[in-house]
Amino acid sequence: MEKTPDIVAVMVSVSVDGPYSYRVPYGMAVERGSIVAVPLVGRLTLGVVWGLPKDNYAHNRLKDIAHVYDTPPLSEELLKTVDWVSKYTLAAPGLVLRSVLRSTEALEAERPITAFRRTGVEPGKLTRSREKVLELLMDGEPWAKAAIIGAAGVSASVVEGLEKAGALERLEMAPPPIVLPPDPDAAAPVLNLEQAAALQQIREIDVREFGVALLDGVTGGGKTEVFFEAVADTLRAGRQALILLPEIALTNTFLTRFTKRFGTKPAEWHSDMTPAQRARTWRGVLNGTVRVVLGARSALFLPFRELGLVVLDEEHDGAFKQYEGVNYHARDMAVVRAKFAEARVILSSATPSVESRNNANQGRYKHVLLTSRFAEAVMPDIAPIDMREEPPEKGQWIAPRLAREVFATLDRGEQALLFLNRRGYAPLTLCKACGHQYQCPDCSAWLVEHRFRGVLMCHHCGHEQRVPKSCGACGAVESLVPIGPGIERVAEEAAARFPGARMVILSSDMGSNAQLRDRFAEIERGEYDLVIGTQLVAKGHHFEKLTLVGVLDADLGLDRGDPRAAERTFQILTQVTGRAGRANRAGKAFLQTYHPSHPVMQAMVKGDREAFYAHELLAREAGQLPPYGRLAALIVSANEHDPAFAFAKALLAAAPMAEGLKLFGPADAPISMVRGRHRVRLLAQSGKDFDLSGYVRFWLETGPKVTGNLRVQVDIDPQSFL
DNA sequence: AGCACGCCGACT
DNA sequence: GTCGGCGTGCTC
Repeated sequence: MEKTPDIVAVMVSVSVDGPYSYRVPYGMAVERGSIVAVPLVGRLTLGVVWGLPKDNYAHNRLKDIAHVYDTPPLSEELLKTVDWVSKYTLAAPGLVLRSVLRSTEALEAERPITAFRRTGVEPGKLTRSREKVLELLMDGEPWAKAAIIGAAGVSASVVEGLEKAGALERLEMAPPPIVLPPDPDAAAPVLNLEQAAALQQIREIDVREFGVALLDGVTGGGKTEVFFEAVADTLRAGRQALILLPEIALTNTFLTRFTKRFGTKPAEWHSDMTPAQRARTWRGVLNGTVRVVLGARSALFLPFRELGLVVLDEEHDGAFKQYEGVNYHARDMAVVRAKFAEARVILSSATPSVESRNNANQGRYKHVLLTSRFAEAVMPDIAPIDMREEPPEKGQWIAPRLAREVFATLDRGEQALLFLNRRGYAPLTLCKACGHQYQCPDCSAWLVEHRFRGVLMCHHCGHEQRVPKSCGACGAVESLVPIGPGIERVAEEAAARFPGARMVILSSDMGSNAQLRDRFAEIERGEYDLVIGTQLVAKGHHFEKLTLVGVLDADLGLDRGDPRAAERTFQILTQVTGRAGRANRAGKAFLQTYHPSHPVMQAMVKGDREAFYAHELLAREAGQLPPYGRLAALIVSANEHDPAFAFAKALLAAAPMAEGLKLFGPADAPISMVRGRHRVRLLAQSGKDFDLSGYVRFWLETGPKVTGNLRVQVDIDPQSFL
């Protein structure tokens, strides 16, 4: 597109199959990547100029582009990523584009801010407050109104009074950038030998080329310092960097570390930013004033124009997979985008995904190992507790040996953590008179009692009801009994067994993010002796005094017919036991398990992660599971079970034959009803070099058409079978 | 994603 | 008669 053509293809940000053609009005200049507003069924829709039209839509039905926004065009690399993601995930390209055009406010011109400057005129009356303001503005430079108020410690009316008196003049100023440019040389890092070697290996990938490094090293091994240097290299090369973290790990601690290293805060991108912050970051990324973004998975679609590095910290984390709208895995899509952008990727983890480990083993990714612990911290000593041989007493969940260890730890004035990955008081409530089990009305799941809040709640749709006084089925009074433990119940037991211990409970439903951050800070300061928590506590926190970790149900998560169950269990157990003994205090961890001989438990106890990966890769190979094969799930849902099941059967019958392709199902999903919709699954499995996305697209195009309230969702590379 | 169109039941 | 429920299909 050298010269603006008369007709262009525009990808509109709605769920359509491909770009639509629009006329370019006389005098308007657009190019591939230009962001435009176009009329679509009577209203304006955002879109992006995609190129020349491929089809030949009737000329007399074409409409004019209404408006071109005054921004640089989106980069070629981003447009290609949108096409690729759409093709791979089977989401409409317009829908993928929607995740790029996330901040519509960003396209409007930025509102100027009000500033004031001294005129030289003396005000009639000179109060103490007025003096302070005039002193501040001595040099005659304009100051932002908010800055004057902040720095002089006066109210807005003082400033306005001075304006009325003629001592200050009002002007409009461009708002300051959302963040200052980070300085790659702000604070030179002190890397230990091993970190320096790791950095050297990463630097073997040219800063202007595509390449992936798997930065694989124990918790506390100093991976962050290493990838910060790669960020610095990227900045020095004049390119932008993106650091992706699981939403939960976007902590103040991480921001502070960044600020220390680069002399200024990074731009952030996550769910609890205001629309205004979002707009400014988005615009800054596009016009190049923002050089580094620290964000959650959706930041992958920010409009970088000079992307040179993507870091995924905790790359194994399930939070990188998106399930709503476009079904993508940020790790895989990051590699795709980096490839188009000729950028580097660093995947960082203490427990890499089996896929990434395999890519490293095969030489596709550079395997960068950081094995020893930073600051001479020691790996925890991990022991199993066989629950068949040393069971807790009836109605208790903490085995006697673990309880003794907790006592000993508390006696030494150190902290202990009891970990159970299950929120609430009890996962099941039933009536001992009639056997009625409390179920969610809209999901086929038990209601979980949350005793602190006095409710039964569904963890799948958020349904809540008061804990009833009498059984809803038979009317018996005080007949309801909790079955099984959640962390609230463990806390109750701990309070009774360890009286005097200062105790805190941590799970995602225990308050706002800010409140949770406060709890973490209190734990770090040693204000608690005993921490009881869900996986929330396993992620990215340093507790100096913590020397004992007890995992109450190490088997939780192992027993699903799910290809990644072992991997996820290994990762969470490694993370949580890694909380013990991080500063130079030896740590101990205990795993309460009914399967001490399971390969995951064996690998944990022996501290032999290589054994785990070797075993898991063999198992995956035997089952033709990823990374040795590909999977795609089709989830058929409907308001009633039978139509969903019947449609899934019809779909299966219509599946084209293909070499090496296996189909499974239909089967009711493990949680067969969610939010009132019945779900039936089909699974397609293929060899690793088969175009499974293309196959599924063809299958759905040629298969029976969905009607009524039926829906078919496609999940390429499903992460779990729920 | 919206939004109009059209076909069914319910009611001033 | 017509109001409005929502399933269906289209948008350059």
